[in-house]
Amino acid sequence: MDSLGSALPVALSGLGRRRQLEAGTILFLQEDPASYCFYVEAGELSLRLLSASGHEVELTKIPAGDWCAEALLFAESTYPAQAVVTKDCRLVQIHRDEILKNSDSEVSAFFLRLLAKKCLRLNKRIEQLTILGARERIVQYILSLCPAHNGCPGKFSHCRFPFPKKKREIAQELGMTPETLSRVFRQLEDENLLEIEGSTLQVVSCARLRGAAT
Amino acid sequence: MDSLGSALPVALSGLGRRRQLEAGTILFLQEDPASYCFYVEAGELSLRLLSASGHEVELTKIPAGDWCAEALLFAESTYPAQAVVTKDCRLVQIHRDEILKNSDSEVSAFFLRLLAKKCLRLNKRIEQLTILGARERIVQYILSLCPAHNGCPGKFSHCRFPFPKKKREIAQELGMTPETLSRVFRQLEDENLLEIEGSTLQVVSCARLRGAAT
DNA sequence: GAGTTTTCTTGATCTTGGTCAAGGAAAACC
DNA sequence: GGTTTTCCTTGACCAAGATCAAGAAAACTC
Repeated sequence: MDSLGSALPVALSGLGRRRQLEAGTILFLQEDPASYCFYVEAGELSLRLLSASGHEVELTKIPAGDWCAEALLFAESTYPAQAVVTKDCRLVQIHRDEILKNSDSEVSAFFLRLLAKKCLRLNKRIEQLTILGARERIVQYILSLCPAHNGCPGKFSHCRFPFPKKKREIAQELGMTPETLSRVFRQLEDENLLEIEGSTLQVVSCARLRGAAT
Repeated sequence: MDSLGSALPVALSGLGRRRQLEAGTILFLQEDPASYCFYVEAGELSLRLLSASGHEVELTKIPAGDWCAEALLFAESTYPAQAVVTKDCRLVQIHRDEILKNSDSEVSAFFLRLLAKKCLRLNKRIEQLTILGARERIVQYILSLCPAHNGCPGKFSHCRFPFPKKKREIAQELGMTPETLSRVFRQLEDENLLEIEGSTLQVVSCARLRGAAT
């Protein structure tokens, strides 16, 4: 993935309070007043939406190097989702006012870039959810994983690499159930596009796989 | 709907070129280089995604008073979707560089707020697409339409108003087919929550309707 | 106002993906 | 090594919506 965060602006470097949180902790709840914004130095957060019917959907993961709730600095709102620590975290917790008070043109430019990228990412996600089916999402995901980055250009026609995480987690990230993921993998294997052996994946041909989006 | 745009910052007021476009015109295509950003003075745009399989999905409408492609000012990218004029438009077309050159702290603050709000809106949309079913989306939509704004507070228990657009368009806005919309309307009528007569809608009880989200 | 066109409704059917339940495989733990 | 737990796979079934096709109802035209 593209790294979202450019270097921290100097004006912000001293601010906030460091916190260490272990996996499973809930950082904030949906609808809590949004007083803080967070920078994830290490670990990982997950933003999750709770539906009325008790369901829980992952809006997005926040990996190390990324920000959380930064949009709320500039728009009055409560947290629109709940944040759960999915991997032990070291993060910097900064109060809204502290950032706004210390905001210079460098800080503005920094957040403008950050927010703009977030918008594009969100757009991408909407795109995935609306026009792509499960199969297409999975294919895109595999291609994005391929070591010869972004889809094996040139002479690489065989790519072999291990899954970066548990299949269950991949399924969640792609917004589907593990069962569906499993079935599509099987389907892609049957079509001779992939070979899966335990946690190792072999793409037979990236070009053919790319063409196999429904 | 909440108006997205606060007043234009003075530094921007003189910039750009006014254009008049009629409904049906394509403002830019998906993947075009994103050199311009637009302010919609009057009319309406629709941002649409084209899928590989030829489908076209509405990402969002851009009503009068809103901006289009403003996130791309601060992130290098091509247009991620195509923009189609859905109602005759008067818009201001401003070149990227022109804005960036004239950017002062007021302009930054303006766009920070704009982008932050856009992020929240996109989040909302993802929420709708993932955890809300067709029925729930429709109910939300009707409630948002109710004249005694945002859901008939206080003593209003009966609301009667005309549909603001064709049902076909409403369906598209809500990301479903007209058939599905029609069926859900029928269902809500059968449950005595709505009465629909031609293009006039009567909410029997906003409170009950609110509670009727699956 | 009769005819034409567009929009809306409705039914029948299909596709997609989720849910539930049961096995199997692999890893972790004594 | 054997047991337990976790993870993955598979099958049978279900539900939500989309699609297709055909009427019904409005809206425009002349």
